[in-house]
Amino acid sequence: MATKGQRGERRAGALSKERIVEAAIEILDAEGGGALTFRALTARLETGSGAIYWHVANKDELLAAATGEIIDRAMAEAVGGAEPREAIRTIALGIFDAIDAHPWVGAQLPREPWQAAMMRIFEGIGGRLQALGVPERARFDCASALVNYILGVAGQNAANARVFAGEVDRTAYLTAIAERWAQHDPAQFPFVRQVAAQLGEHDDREQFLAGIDLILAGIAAVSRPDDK
Amino acid sequence: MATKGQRGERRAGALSKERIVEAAIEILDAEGGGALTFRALTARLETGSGAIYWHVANKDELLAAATGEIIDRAMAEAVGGAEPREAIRTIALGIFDAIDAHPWVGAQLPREPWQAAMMRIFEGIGGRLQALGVPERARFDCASALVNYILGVAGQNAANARVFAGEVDRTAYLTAIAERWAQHDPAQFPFVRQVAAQLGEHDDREQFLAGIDLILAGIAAVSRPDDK
DNA sequence: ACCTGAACACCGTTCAAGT
DNA sequence: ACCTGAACACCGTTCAAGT
Repeated sequence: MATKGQRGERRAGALSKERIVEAAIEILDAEGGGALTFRALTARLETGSGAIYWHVANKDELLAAATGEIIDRAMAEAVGGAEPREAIRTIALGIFDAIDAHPWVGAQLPREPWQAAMMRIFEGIGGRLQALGVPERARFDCASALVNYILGVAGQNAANARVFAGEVDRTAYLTAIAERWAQHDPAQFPFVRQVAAQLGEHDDREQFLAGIDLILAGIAAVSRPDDK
Repeated sequence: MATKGQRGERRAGALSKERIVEAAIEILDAEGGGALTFRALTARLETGSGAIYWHVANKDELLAAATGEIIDRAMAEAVGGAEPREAIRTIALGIFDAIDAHPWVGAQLPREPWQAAMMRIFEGIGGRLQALGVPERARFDCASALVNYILGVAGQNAANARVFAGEVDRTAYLTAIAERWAQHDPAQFPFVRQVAAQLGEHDDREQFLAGIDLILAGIAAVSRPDDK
């Protein structure tokens, strides 16, 4: 939440890691992943680069902190003591939406194997698998499958945002994708061409959730004790 | 000098996109993702930077071409007219092994949504789903789930290679991971701590395949007509 | 057509110096 | 302790000039 004590005074406030991370998130959100430089940061915070390095070790740590902040918020909203299967879907959707709102997170998340952000997701999902009744031996594999799937979608979404940075319109975006797909040789890419026709009625979020459900169905099939 | 007509002469041969890509792959393999610079390339190829720009538009295109080359090789080895389920596993494993051998590909692949490399994987998997008997409506979602999972693992493996660049030993590598996991607060991360104990008997490749099988099981459950 | 390599604009990071 | 900002080493890319 907000800083304790005096609030509101932003300009005169002392520099802190939180203020730096907050400024970094603002820059990343407004201008995209490539726009975060120490020069842009010093301009926005009205300091020198050395001041930032006093609070933050380097750019990687700054990026990790910014990513952690976004994921933390998303996970906090997805707490709900709901039924475990639904809880997993909620967590996954929360992360999807967070990355949709902050595409640069999608590029950063896969780069943080054991950073706090990744572990929070892993923990959140793994805990629900336990509640779901997945046998202990299979839990690691199942959590890993779900997390890796989420990370893959995250990376793709970030790449899409990078490529189609201009298009704000959703249909224009889908049209652009369909055009790219149509560019491929039909003889060599029959499936791609065939699927391109379905792009009109396609919804990224729904497809993401369909993938989660697919994996959950697989988990259910595998962890059913009467199975084989 | 007098090697004009000779085909196989490599050193004296003229510059070409293929030779540049080949040199880029050698640098990336030998020194990692961060080591590919135009200066390193010019040194290895004994030219000026302008010569490289004559054959290649920019660094992104070079990286995409290098990634495409590795994926093409992996896909070519995974052709086999086997049973579709087995073919999908073979393709997935082929990509896993390619990324294991060239970790920088794992970082690059998620950045190429509609580049040739990505589409080849998507096509290869989608085609087998058709052969598997997955109904047309579900095929897009199923292919997307498998591909996104593969991309997620790719990104994680690349990140691991970056973080543990020093450790060659497999047990040292696993020990290092277990240490990272143990650093987290046990009260806040019970699942992570619990799973850390399983890390000793853990095999990345097997876990990757377990995830593929999980998704395939989900696909089977969803596309069974008598279901529901 | 193809290649050379100096030059440009920009970057992350450091550090002596200030308060 | 915290901040300043010039300086350093390095980067991708361009381009006038060569062959």
